[in-house]
Amino acid sequence: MTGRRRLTRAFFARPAVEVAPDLLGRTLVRILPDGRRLAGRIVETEAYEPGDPASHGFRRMSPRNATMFGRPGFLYVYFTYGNHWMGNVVARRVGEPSAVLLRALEPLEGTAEMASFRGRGSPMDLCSGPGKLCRALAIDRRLDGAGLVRGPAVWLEEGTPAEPNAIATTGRVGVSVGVEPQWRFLVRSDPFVSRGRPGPPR
DNA sequence: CGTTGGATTGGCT
DNA sequence: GCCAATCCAACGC
Repeated sequence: MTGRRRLTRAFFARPAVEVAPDLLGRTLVRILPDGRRLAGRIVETEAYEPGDPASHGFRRMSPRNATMFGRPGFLYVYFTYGNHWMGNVVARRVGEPSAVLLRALEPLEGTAEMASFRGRGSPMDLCSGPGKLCRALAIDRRLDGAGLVRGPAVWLEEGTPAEPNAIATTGRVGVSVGVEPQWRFLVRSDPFVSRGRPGPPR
């Protein structure tokens, strides 16, 4: 693909509401323990900011959410609904819990491995949801706190950023706490986005 | 220490 | 479209 350079610390050290749309069109790369490379184009994200009642960072720091409170440019991985891992990119700076949830990818490399991990073959059903893409890329607790800027296991490449007029926004999926801002970002009409319905409109 | 419900998914109606 | 599955962090007593 196009931009193969890694995104730098400065890219992540901004508010999540800026990082989230800027991640659309970028390439998420995952190197498996045996060296195989998996990759996908990001087509859907959500922002979680400090003071946000829907964010894990809204409460006090704990072993579970500690990564969110740390430096930007690291992966925050958590477990939910008894089955699913969620992958987030930490934004802003130390002490300002902020992250971008990776919600959907278009599979680009290693689709056979993804299909194997997912137990499904359809390209549009491999990474079209936050839990699905973590399963497809073998992302779990072991990658919580992984460095995206210099680390060997997972990172982001420049790719081809989505055109601003190709980006749609909605309320976040599964969020119904207080007034819900339009902090879900997706590539308009992209067939690889999740089927999750956004929360109540503002 | 017991209860509650979640940044979801997949299978069934 | 609807709903059960399944674990565990957070919170209340």
